[in-house]
Amino acid sequence: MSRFGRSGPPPIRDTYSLLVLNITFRTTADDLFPLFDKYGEVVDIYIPRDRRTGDSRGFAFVRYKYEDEAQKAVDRLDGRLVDGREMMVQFAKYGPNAERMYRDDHRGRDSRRRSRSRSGDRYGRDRYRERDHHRRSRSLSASPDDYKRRGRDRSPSRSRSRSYSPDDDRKGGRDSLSPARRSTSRSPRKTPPPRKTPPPREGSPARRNDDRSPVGRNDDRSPVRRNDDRSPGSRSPST
DNA sequence: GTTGAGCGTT
Repeated sequence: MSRFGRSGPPPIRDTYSLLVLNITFRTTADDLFPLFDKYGEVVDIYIPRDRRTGDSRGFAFVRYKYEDEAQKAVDRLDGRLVDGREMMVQFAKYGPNAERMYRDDHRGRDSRRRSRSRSGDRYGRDRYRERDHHRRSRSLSASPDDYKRRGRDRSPSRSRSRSYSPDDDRKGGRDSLSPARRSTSRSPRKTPPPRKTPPPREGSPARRNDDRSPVGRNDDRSPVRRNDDRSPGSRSPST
């Protein structure tokens, strides 16, 4: 997988993790390796992937051996066009281990200032301030589906337990007929669906007991509506 | 087939 070559993450002695964001979903560690390796010694590169789909999340972690090299890579690779997309390189913050905290300037390699009139602010990450968008659409869209599917295959015993719940029961029953019915009334207009052939419950070959829902009957009942009609005209003053 | 802010182990 994203492993660099060994069957596991290398020991974190003094390696610094860089977070690469804004990379294409098809970019792999192998693609970033030659890019980052050119600026310093890359210890390992890891790209978190989705366990359901297996696709990369769009960001990768590049582990450098020295901070100065990592910093250099950040300045050089940050904003670099990769696969047609600009990848943002920055030091990892929430790493599994705060290895970054161990950064010591006395190493000697830090001779060069990290500031170096870098044009970091030039791009500015604020341009993405509109992050209000969905965080992980794929994650959310796949979650419910997975759970639902498994729930069915789960075990009949569990289903029964849920059936007892009035809420679940009603939902499940309606869910089955929901899509079908909605299709008919999918008309752009607000016209109510014309009742074709009233379903004779007695002649129904299949058991449609579920159809008999108190809600449906309630729908027919519109006490409010009647009240309204009789308000304006029917109102006949006795005196 | 899609997506686009963020933070990591198969």
